[in-house]
Amino acid sequence: MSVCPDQLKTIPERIFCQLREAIVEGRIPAGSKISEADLAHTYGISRGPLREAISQLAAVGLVERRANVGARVIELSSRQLLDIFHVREALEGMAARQAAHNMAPEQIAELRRTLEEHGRQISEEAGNTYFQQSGDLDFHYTIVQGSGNQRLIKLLCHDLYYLVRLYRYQFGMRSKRGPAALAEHRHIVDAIERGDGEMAELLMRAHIRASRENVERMLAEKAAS
Amino acid sequence: MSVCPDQLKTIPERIFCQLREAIVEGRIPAGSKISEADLAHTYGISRGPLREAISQLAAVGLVERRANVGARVIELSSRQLLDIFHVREALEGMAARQAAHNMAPEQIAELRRTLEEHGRQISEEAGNTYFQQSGDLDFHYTIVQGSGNQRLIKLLCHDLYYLVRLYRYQFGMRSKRGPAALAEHRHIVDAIERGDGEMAELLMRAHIRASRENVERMLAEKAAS
DNA sequence: ACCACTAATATTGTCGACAATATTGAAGAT
DNA sequence: ATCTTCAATATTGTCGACAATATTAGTGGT
Repeated sequence: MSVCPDQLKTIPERIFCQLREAIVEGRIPAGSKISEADLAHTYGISRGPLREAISQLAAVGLVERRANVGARVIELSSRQLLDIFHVREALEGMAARQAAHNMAPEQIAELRRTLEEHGRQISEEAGNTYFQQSGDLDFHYTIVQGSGNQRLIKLLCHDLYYLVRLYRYQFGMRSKRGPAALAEHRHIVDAIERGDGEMAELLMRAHIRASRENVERMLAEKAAS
Repeated sequence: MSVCPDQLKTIPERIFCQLREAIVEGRIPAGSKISEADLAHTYGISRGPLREAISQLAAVGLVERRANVGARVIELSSRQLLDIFHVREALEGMAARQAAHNMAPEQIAELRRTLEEHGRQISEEAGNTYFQQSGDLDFHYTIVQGSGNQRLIKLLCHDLYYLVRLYRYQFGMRSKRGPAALAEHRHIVDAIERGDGEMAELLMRAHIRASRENVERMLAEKAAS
C-alpha cells in the first residue's frame, strides 16, 4: 500500500513521504490543519521529527506554515493552477528539447511502451480516467528523466508533479482529451527519436498549452454554473 | 550588514537566512561541513532550531545532507551550472512572456531605471564587475516579479537566484559581456513595453543562452590550462 | 610496513519537558 | 444584544539530555 520506500533511514524522511502521499490523495483534505500533537500521537513518534517533516512539506509547497499558528494543507486556486501550467510549459518544453539530445535508446523504448499501455487503456474504454491520467504523468515523468538535467528532474519529478496530482484529486477533473493527448504524445516521441530538440520542445509546449486551455474552459463552465 | 529582515519571527527562519547569505557569499566555503554543535554554539541557540534551518538549506539545494553523517555546502560542478542555465532559459523566457502581458507601467519604469543605473556603472568603467553583475541580477529579478506568476517568482527569486549568486562567488567569473548584455536588456524591455510576449520570450532566451555559451567558453579555456 | 578488527570518540537522531504565543470562552460594560 | 477585556486553554517554539550511528585511533596480526 505505502509507496514510501523502506530504505528511508530517518523518521522525518518516512513521515514526510507518508504525509505527502496522504495529502496528494486527499486523505488529508485541502485546507485542513496539520496538528503536531495529533500526528505525533498517530504515528507514535515525538514532535521533533514530525516538525522536520512538516518543514519539508512547507518547502515543497504542499502546506503553508505560519509562526505560532501551525501548518495547513494548501488550497489551489484556479490562479495558482494556471501558474503551474505555465511553469510546466516552460520546464517540460526544455526537458523535451534536452531529452531529444540525451535520451538513451532504451529510455526511448520505455517511452514507446508507456505509449502503448496508454493507448490500450483508452481503447478498452473501461475508461477509469484515473489510470489514463496516471499513464499521462508516467509519460511526462519518463521524458523529464531522459533530459538528464538533474535540476529539471528535481523541480518536476520531485516537486511539481505532486502538486499536479494534488490538483487532479482536488478538482476531480476528467479530461476527455485522452485520444488527442495520446496522438500528441506520439508526435513528441517521434521528434525525440530523430533527435529534433527544437521540434520536441515546440510540440511539448503546444501539448501542455492545449491541456491548460482545456482546463481554462472547464473552469469557465464551472464559474458559469 | 545583515540582509535578513528582523520581522522573521522564529529562530530557524533567521538562522536559515543568515546561513544562506554566508554560504552564498562564500564565508562558509563550498564543500565544508556544517557542524550542528559548532553553529549552535556560534549563534547561541539550541540544536533543534538549527536543524530546521539546515533542513531548509537542504530543501533549496544549498547543502547536501546524509543521514547520520551531516550536511555539507554543495560544490557546483560545471555540469550542474549548465543545468541551471537551461532551467533559467526556460523559466525566465516564460517570465518575460508573462511580464509583457501583466507588468504595470510603474514596474516598467522601475525596469528602465535599473537599466540606466546599469549603463552608468559600465561607462564609469570603475568596473568592479561585481556591481555590474548585481545590477544584472536586479534586472532579471524585476522582470520575474513583473510576470505576476507566483510560482515562477518563488522558483527563481527565492531559490534559483541564490544558487546563481553562489556560483558567481565560487567560480569568480567576471563576464565582460556587460555592454552586450545591457543592449540585450534594452531590447527585452522594449518588447515588454509594447506587450509583445512572444518576442520578449525569444529575446530573453537568447540573452540567457548567450550568457551560457560565454560560460561554456570560459570553462573550456579553464579546462585547457 | 600494511591490513583487519575493535574500542574510544564525536556527531547526528530522537525524545520529553518547559516557555512563548495564539485561540477560545466567559464575564462585564455600553 | 453586541462589543471589549481578560483569563483559561491549547498549540507551537525552544531547550537540554539521552540513544543510535558514523568516524577515528589504536592494537594486534601477518
